[in-house]
Amino acid sequence: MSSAALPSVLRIASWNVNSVRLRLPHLERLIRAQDPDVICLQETKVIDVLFPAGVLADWGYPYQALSGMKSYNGVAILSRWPLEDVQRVSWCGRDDCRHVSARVAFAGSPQGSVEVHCLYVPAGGDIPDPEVNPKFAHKLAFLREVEQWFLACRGYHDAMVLTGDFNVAPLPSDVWDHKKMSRVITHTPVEILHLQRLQDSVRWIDSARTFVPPSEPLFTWWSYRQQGDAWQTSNRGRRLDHLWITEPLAAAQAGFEVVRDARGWEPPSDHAPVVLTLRTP
DNA sequence: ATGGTAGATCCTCTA
Repeated sequence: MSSAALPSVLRIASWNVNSVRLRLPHLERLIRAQDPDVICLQETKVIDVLFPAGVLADWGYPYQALSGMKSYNGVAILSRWPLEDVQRVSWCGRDDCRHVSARVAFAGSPQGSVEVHCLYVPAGGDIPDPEVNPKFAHKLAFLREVEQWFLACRGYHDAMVLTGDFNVAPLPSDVWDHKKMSRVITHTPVEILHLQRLQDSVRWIDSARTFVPPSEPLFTWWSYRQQGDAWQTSNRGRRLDHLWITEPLAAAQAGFEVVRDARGWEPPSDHAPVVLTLRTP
């Protein structure tokens, strides 16, 4: 492929849909509103043979990298452009469908393509002590393994995107109440440290925070456990969904958005999509 | 201090 044929703009969306089959009309709405080139999904909750592949191909996404299982987890990358080197990765010795990656062409990358990683980090249960809560121990081990993999197998010169539901809100402004949330899983110091180590592995750039200052509250998730539109009025949110890039793509960052409206699309996912625009400098 | 809701599914688990 000559460089003239490569796409000069790449819009990448990520969304924890909490059941892709239930959220199909929402996906159509997101596509109409945002026109992404690549869509990363988490919590698809469906085996690959039952994934709504035909409908999404009809809507413009014939290239699909799927890693799904029954009832739980499940990730997918959908693309307008061909996907190469699709990898389904397992962590902590579990085939639990939390990571899929693929390469997509992009003129703004020094390598002519971007390696996109779609990740769903374990939530970690309720008790923030790995000694008594195996789910939290699993979450920390998972973050550690992903960190070690990027350290060993990739470098900061590789043009990459790491996006998905990381289930960690790292900054004080990523939660509605930093002090209260510091004892609540998603915002405990030990998780934040593990996420920071993963971020350091290949010097990931937190793209959202290059557009929204770290001092400003920014959320992508609001609990279901509130009545009606209380999620909106009380705004007790967290930033659990992230879109990270490596340095070779830094100059291509052209825009970022949390599609907050989508949290109100009935029946909603508890997560809102995030969208990054990369434009060839 | 507690429980609040949602989704898939085997009637409980995970979030």
